[in-house]
Amino acid sequence: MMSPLCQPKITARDKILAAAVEISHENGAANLSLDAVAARAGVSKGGLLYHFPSKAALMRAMVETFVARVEADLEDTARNSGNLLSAFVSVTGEECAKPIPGAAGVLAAIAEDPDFLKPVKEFQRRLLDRLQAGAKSADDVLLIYLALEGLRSLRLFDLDVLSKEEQERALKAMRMRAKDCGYSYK
Amino acid sequence: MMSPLCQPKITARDKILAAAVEISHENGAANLSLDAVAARAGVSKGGLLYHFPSKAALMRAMVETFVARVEADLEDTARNSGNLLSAFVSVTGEECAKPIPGAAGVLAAIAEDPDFLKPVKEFQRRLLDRLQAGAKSADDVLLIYLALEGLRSLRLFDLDVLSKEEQERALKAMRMRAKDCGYSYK
DNA sequence: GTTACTGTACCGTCTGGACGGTAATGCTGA
DNA sequence: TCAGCATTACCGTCCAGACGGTACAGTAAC
Repeated sequence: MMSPLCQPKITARDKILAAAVEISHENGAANLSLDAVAARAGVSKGGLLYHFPSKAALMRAMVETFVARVEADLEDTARNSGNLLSAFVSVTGEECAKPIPGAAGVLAAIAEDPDFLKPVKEFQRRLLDRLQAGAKSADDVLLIYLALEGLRSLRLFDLDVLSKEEQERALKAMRMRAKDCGYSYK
Repeated sequence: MMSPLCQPKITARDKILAAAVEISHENGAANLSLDAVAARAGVSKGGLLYHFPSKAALMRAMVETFVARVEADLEDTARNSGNLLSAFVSVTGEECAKPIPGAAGVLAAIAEDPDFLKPVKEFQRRLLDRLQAGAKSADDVLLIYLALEGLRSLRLFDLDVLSKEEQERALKAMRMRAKDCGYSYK
């Protein structure tokens, strides 16, 4: 119930969330059942329903966890680099280099009920407003934002259309434009 | 079995496909059941299974129909404009102005089994190769391709993050760059 | 005593799909 | 020409199993 050194502390809740994401990614969002999640997480079904009283609650938690993680990453990087747009490029680039943890869960949530995407939409809009507020060229912001969204969606669907080199080249081009766009954080 | 004037001829198969897309869009991909599709299409379940012998077959058909339609639109426009990249911008722009017909079905197919995306991936790769083959700036092609992918994914998820004006501005910027990129069709 | 589970048993509903019909049309040979 | 058979395009029912969710008794740590 408590790790000796109070640091990582992987709770059952975390394991359940992770298992749900894995199953969704491997077997497709439609085949995400509570039984399967519980088994994968090494938890009884009762235990799962203790943490998430319904499937909808599990979905909601997956989306929220995902958004929170992305937001935290972005904020961290932006604080360091002083340029929100550049930070967005970096964070998305890193995320898309390897399979996105949690993204498959978002897909499952959408499949269950499109409304679960609301937190994502709000986060995106908030972000875009902040990006536009401090940028020189509105066109460049939009283009970079959309291109990153495209990159993310390719990863989300495991659509490895771009080669590593192409992806790197695209990111490099975005990084350059982002710098020129001269946005300063906060 | 035969329409008096041999023209449009909306077959039961078409109605089923359309119904499946509608249900997926309205109720979420996970709630797409054969019963619901049959009812919506005004067809019995037996009739549905006559045309699509399994749910997987229905999903596959949805994806293939979608890809074929997009590809045909693109080819048509490209032949007229003489610029494949510009045509891609136009076609995607028009598609994203209103809800994409058929896109929700693709989402349902992914949910059922991620492998159904293969035809999409192949189409995308083919397209990207052709775009790059004739373009002046590889960077611009990649950026525009990704931005369009982003636009499409926003629509796919009904994530109307961008206002109409922003979307129009983004498309305008892409159209300009596409022209400058000077690609000639074929 | 509370928290955080385990384990089992159960329930009603939904789902994919198999199956046995059937009506209309097309085709063929006498 | 027309009987008769084949094919096409469906209909409607049935079923085994999976699913989400409930209920509840027990337990081990804090």
